[in-house]
Amino acid sequence: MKRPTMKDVAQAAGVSLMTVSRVIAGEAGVSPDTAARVEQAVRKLGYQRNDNARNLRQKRLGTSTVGLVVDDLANPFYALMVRSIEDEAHRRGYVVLVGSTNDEPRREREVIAAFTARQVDGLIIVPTIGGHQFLKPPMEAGTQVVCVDRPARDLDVDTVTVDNRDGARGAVTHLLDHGHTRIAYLGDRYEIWTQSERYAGYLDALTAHGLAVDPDLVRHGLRSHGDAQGALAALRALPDPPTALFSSNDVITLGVLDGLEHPTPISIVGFDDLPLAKQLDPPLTVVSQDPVAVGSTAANLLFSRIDGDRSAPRKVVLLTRFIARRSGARPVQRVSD
Amino acid sequence: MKRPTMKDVAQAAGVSLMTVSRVIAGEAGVSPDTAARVEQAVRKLGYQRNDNARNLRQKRLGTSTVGLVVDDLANPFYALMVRSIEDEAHRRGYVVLVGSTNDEPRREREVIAAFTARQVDGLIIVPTIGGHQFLKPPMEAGTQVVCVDRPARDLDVDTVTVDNRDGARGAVTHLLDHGHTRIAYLGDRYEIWTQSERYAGYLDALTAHGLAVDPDLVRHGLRSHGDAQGALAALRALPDPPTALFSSNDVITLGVLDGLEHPTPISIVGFDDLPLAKQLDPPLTVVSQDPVAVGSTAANLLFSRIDGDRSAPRKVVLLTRFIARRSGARPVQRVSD
DNA sequence: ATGAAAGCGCTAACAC
DNA sequence: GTGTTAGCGCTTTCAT
Repeated sequence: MKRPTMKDVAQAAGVSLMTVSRVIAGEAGVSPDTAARVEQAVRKLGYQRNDNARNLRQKRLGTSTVGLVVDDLANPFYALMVRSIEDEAHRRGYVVLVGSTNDEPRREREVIAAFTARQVDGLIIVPTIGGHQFLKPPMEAGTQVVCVDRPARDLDVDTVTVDNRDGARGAVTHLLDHGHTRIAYLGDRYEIWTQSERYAGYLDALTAHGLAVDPDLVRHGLRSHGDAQGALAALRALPDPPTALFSSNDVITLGVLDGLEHPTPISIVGFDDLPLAKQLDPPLTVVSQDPVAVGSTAANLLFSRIDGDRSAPRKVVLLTRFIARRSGARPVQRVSD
Repeated sequence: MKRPTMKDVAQAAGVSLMTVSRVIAGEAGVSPDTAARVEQAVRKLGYQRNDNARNLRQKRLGTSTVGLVVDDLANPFYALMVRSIEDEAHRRGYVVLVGSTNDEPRREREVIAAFTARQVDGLIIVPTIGGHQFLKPPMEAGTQVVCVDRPARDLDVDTVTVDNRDGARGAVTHLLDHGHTRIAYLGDRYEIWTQSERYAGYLDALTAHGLAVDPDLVRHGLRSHGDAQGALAALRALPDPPTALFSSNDVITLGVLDGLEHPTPISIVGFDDLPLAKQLDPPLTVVSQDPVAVGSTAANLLFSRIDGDRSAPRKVVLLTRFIARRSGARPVQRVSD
């Protein structure tokens, strides 16, 4: 009923506990037939080493566990990232603890505290807006940290991001190049780093074309599908509605698309690619990021830190890819009438 | 540089280690001002309890860690499920270890072994085709196990599945009701339980309508987007091509849609809903499952086991939802001329 | 209210 | 080759 220990195995094999330890650890210096007897006892008892106990004693190696903390595990972008990080971890014999923060600093702290209490060797986090000073003690104690998707303002650690600003600028420029001048911006909370960057890119593009921003066309703080639909409806009800819009993330794009009749009466470019984007009418033009590359880059950074790299923190910025399909290239037309 | 221990805190606070332990654990019987001194030392040193060491000694409670093993963390269905399980776990103060099996029994074993070696209290797994006898020892030692998405053939444990057969039958019946008689089946490996169930549902529907299966129209083993496109092309090249098709999972549906011109020349019903399904032309008719419900059901079962429920294993079967949009209802027409 | 000793399951450092 | 002792960081038990 209880979990067998090395002591039990030792007894069953008629050897000392230390001999069992050596066999289990695969160390040399055990005669082949004692080893065989031990292995037999192991099988008979269904023994498996308690790695927590092992790690307690053997501090040279870590726990071979890393923590991964993201906004929302269900978000396709993060899901892909998680998978690529888990692949890298598995390849190296590590396991990964995951947690969602929901963008709440409080939950982020709880999750990270639970992870560090379990002695993770490293942490890959998508930092919330909150502070991260609580990470100082574990970091001084040797826990490695890398940020992904966005930087933590009060943490100078390896960080992997995407050039959001450049990507957004490209998207909006595309719209401008197609003759649009009234281009709406629909984004999530401005406080989120990726969103303020993308908004900056929107501004960049307008400015480069000598256009001023019309505050009426800018909608921040869209947290959900429904929020996006609402914002779209309000935009279309404007006396001088936009002829095009830039959607700053996938859930907003989905909301917008859901609120529109077909064929789409307004030009759209979205940040983040979507599975069926190509099959839409018109096919959706997007700025796409590569979550797998982001994840594996972050994982490689983390593991090289865990392996002892103590060089200055690296800031890796990956580029986005602009995929021109057709939704941004439609002729200018008025939304209403 | 090193992680402070209770010993360090005790020294800094001028008390015994035991007193520190009591304060940290929030036990009664410590005078308010000694507690205050301890807490101050804790803050000063940035002390955090080592829960692995704690769990080693304190066997009454578990490790407050559960393992979650799925096919592929990047799959949207599993991603949603993971998130809902993580929410339930977080609510209860548990953390979750995750791993992808890639449907490889070997990797499944590696991942699960790594989890049990870390003394997880429970495991939620999407079992691969392989055997699971290796789970016997940890289960006897008290590790709780629940299966999700499909049963493990050699494990009698709580299992949460969806009525795949019924869902598929409904989908194919819908196609039959619209006059189709040549309906193709495109599925992943038949060995995967969900796939054989869905195929059975396909057969059920045909049989109920007095139709025989045409082996030419049945394609198993489609593992990827590309496989699905290939199968579709082969089907359309048939002398007597199908007028409709049932796609047995989301990646196949995506592949099929990607291989088709617009408007779609063939009727389609897919298993699994897709984000932009409604925006397609024609809107895609699907059988949808609720991954969040699947996940939370599994989590609740697991936690009640962890909390001591030793009743007979439960088999929960959730229903699918048929979402008739328009892709299945198109008039019968021949694929090629 | 506080502390000392023992021990959880294991490995490091020495014996033999 | 194999066994003994000590101790990782903590909690249990029993003193005081």
